[in-house]
Amino acid sequence: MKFSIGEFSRITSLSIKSLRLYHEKQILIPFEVDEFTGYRYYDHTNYETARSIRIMKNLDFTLAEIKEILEECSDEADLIDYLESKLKEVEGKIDQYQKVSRSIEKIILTEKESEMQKNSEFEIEEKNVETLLIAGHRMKGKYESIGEGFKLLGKSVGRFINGKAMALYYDHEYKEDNADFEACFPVRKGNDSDGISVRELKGGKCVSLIHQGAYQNLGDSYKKIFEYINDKGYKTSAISREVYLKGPGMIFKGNPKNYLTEIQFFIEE
Amino acid sequence: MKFSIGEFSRITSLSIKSLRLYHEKQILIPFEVDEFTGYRYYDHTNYETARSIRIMKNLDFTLAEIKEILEECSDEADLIDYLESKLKEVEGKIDQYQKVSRSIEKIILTEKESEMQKNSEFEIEEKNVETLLIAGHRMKGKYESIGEGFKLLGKSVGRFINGKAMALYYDHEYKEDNADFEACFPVRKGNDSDGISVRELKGGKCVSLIHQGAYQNLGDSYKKIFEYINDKGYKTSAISREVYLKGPGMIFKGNPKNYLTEIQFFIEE
DNA sequence: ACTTGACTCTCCCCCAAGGGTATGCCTTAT
DNA sequence: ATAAGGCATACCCTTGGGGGAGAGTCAAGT
Repeated sequence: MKFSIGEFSRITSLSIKSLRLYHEKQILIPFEVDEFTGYRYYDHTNYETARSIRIMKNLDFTLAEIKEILEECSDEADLIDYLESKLKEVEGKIDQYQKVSRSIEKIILTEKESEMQKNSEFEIEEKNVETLLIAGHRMKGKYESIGEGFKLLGKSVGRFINGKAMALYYDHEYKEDNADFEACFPVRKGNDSDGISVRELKGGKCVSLIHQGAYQNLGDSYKKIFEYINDKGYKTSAISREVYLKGPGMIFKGNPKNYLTEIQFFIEE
Repeated sequence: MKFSIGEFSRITSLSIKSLRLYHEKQILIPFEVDEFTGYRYYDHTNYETARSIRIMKNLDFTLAEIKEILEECSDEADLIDYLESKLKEVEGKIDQYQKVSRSIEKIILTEKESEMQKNSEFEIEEKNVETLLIAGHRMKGKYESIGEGFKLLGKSVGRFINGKAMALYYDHEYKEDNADFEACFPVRKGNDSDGISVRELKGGKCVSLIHQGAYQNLGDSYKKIFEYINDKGYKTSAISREVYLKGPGMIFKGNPKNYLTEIQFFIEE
């Protein structure tokens, strides 16, 4: 009983192209090759081998591995080492893809949260902010260098981040070069470490305004909020906050016109 | 501030080869290319793009996808659809690899169980067999066609299999062509269905012999066990069993010399 | 015996994302 | 001036085949 390549292809569900490739790679050698025409003919022992190949391909073995296995192993007992190392390999891939999956989920979640905020109207409001557990890195220097603070925090407590990045401003007036501020992330847990303080940040009643647009125009929103506070005759705490609801994204910087930054001044009663 | 390709490669952690490829594919176009020497020079906007590319590569996007995204999206909000479909893709891969992983684990487990049996000496012994829940397919015809019975059972209750394949023989003498037998698998659970009976199979005391070798030599072992039974003057139940401890494997047929088949005759007291 | 249509052969190009190497030009430091 | 090292293009290689060209073969019908 011998089969032409087309018949054998139908029987084994391996494509003709694959069969020719396996022949070329000496993985599955037809029982007979016509000397003159080059036609390949397969028999039942080829069928057994083809079956093994198909199963091993489903187990994610490469052709090189399959070839080696077919040459070295006649029994499944001989195969165990190969199976075990392949298992580790496959588990490694699963791990890796799970990491990717989690990263993507995180980005989607972050973005969807920002979308929500977009629909609110940007008016000054008075609201209550809850007490938060934060990890902070206090810095002196230029405001713009706050990015390094966030990078440091990300490395140290990245896995526990539980909210939007914030800045705390300790100066009462605007300082160009020697500002005193702290980069913060809300966290689920964490410990103090090199330059990083983990602690509770008291909440309370505050005056809040969401600023839409580039950071360099924050001044306009500050002006508005100061006027409001003076109008109402409020006294505010020394420490103000900026919450970066939407800034440059993980992947794109995005359009600064869409950046959203919430300014919070806490009312002392 | 412009960088040569080597400097830019160090800054972005993208290989020079990759940078040239991205240029060729119009994904990352150097800010300036020397007209005469062909030297590529990169600037800070190239840096931003390179950063985005690096991140998206880590998220398992292909270069073609990255190109499209860079052309279509300026903001992460535009990106969500891409992220979601990529997430599905990645989850699909995880699923697939988990199936592979489970298959490999199963094969390893099966094989290791067989290994255990190998060390026992193959002598006739009397032992107790527990009552088993089995799924069986009763057949008439040639013994060799039992494979089809196992195939049928595998399709129907494969997920619940809980032990080695068995055959029950209902004939009291050897029949060549019109044997009456049943292919069985121990199962955890299952329901009767087309041609398949799920039921308890009573255990009890039996005379057991493990036969090592090809199936066509089973006769020798049967002879041995019959002599033993006669010697002892036992009466045995009409139904005998064969338990296929180790037969052709999942991947290889293996060497029939290593096949292990347990013959069981139940003693009526 | 001849034709026809279905098979099969080999050979070459293609995919993704670069790696490796060869050969030749460019820049820069000594 | 010269040598070292950086950069350029061009070609081949990887995995596991898919697609197709052009030519030869097989089996069945006429």
